[in-house]
Amino acid sequence: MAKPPTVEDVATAAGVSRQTVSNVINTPEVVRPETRDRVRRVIDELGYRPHAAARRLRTRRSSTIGIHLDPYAGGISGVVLDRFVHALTEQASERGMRIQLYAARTPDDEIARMQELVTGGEIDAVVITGTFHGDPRTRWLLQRGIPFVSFGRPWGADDVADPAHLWVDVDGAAGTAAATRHLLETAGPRIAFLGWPRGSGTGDDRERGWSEAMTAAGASGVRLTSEDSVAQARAAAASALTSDGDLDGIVCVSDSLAIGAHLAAVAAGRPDLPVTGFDNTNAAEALDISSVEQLPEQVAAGALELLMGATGSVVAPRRTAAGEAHVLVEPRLIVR
Amino acid sequence: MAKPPTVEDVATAAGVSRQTVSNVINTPEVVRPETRDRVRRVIDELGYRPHAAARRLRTRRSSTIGIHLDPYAGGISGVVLDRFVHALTEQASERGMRIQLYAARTPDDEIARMQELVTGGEIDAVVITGTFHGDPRTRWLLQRGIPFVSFGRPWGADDVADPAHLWVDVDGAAGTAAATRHLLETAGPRIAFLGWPRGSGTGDDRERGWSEAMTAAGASGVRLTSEDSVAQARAAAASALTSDGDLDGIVCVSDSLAIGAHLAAVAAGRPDLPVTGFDNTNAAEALDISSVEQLPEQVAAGALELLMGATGSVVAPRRTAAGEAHVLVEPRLIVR
DNA sequence: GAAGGCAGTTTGATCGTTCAAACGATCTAG
DNA sequence: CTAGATCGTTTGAACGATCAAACTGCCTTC
Repeated sequence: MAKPPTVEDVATAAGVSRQTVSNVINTPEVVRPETRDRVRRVIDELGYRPHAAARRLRTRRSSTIGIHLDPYAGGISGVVLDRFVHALTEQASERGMRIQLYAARTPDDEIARMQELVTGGEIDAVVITGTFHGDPRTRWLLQRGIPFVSFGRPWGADDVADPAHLWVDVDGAAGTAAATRHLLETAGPRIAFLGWPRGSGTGDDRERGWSEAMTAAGASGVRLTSEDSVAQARAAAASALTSDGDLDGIVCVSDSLAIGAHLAAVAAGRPDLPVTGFDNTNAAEALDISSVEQLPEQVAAGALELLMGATGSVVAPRRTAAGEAHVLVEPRLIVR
Repeated sequence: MAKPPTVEDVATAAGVSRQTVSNVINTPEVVRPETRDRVRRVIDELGYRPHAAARRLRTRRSSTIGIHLDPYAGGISGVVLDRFVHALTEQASERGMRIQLYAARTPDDEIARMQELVTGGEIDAVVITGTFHGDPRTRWLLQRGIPFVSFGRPWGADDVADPAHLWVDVDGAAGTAAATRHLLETAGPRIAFLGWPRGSGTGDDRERGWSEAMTAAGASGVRLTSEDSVAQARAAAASALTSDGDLDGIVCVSDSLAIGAHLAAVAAGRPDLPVTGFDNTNAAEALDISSVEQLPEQVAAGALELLMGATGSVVAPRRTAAGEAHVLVEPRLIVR
């Protein structure tokens, strides 16, 4: 393996100076077209690629975004996060950015990691996921002035009009509202909601979509509760089905609960009772259960837009002005 | 934000030279304990962290491993890959390594990306996934002498005794063999296998586990085929169940197929027909289907061991000697 | 025709770290 | 008592890029 060529090698081969080569790469418009082409040709011939570390050292930019990978708190579920990370990688790459992962088990642990990465100059910005009310991470990041976006709204007093920081999220209420309207139209007016115990921002938001859609349609239905487990959801749905013979459908806060509800319906002799889930996991797909698809690709696009502007290739976070600091992605109901 | 301290700042504050500070960090054993402690104290006080880019520039090592994130070929399924990446991140971090993602849509595209990352000095090694026979990526990497491991065996003539490159994989045959033995013991001798069409290395390997376990037990059973889709698997299993009334169980090559088989069994009035899957996805968990768990954490550990040695903290790939160039992880049957 | 502006290019300095070699002090052997 | 080895430390150079300022022609302008 021959030693890779440097900017100097390119310069001498093209009969120009270092800086001109650098300009061809970074600010081509200032170089005379003739010179530019010649240098470009030499770059191709030699197979020159700028050395990332040298560039980072000089510019004090790493062109790298860090993202954490350990869903320690309820937060975003596996598949969605996975697709989000993937989309982020792809779109970041188109803007000349890299994605670096880091692992941590607790919020404090995560703060320590971010600290290392930022002061070590390894990352320019962070994407955090699974935020919760009073999250120490956001406080820490704000205090240090480190650019970041969260996947998940801040759940503060008014995160739209007076946002604490940049955030991207999926409009859970819109998702369950769409599911509710769909069931109202195709099945009947008695649509139940199977949700998590109250208090999780995400779950409450999704419940709101159901209740608003019901009210708008002049319908009303029962609210059932279960932890995020198939077995428990099945039990909850089963007892509702026996006590209340004429349910027309169940909107569920997650795919796990939807599967539980579906199994209960099958067992109760109503295999065609329409049920909807949330996240569109492959489990829902396998069982032919309708589900709300989060569109993580759009979430990723939103995150980058907030961090880097519509088309920028450097981190330059949008200022957190009212109504301007977030991207709320409208999910899509996959009907099965 | 005050400018972060450099090695120079630490040196003057501790009354020593740059190099001594560097030694305290990188080769503490050569520094006199007294001096070492003093320097360490100053490091803590100032909150000094080495600047990654400067270090990389000088040492010509990035301490970063690249991994691709786009399963364009059958390869590893979502969840497993996800857990693998996560485990890799965690374990790499313990060895002072970072994980950087890159996206690509085709093998050629992936080669171009790796090229950029390697010659730009961004990564020291690569982990590739979803390898197939005659994979252009492995050829390219070998030719360039770039350190890499594949998650997935090379599927060459003899990848154990005469390996083309380092690889880690899950012992698929061992997994299905365990599942088969379990069903033989608990259900009966007539155990069918529901697999993919022949020709995929992974699928054939898993089939071998079933057939060897059957032979060893003196039993025999039918082999069914389906693409990796729930609906198709359901149809295949359904026709087998009607034509052959006394099946005792079905070992499936994947969770998708297992779900299809399970649904067929339920429809055929045999809801308790034991079925096993592969990958232990949350779909299988939700439906209470036994499945073979891949243990991606151990795969990750194996990958790092091959690349960096048992405890090393720099990339120094093991030479590909007979029987020494791979780690084959024994999966575990999760009984439900 | 001298002064000034402008476009395109070059030069020297710099980012923060580690390498390689040199250094001084103390100890050991002959 | 001196040569050589050993230990812990310091010094200068280098890694490869970009920044900021200086420079060179050439064209305007008064």
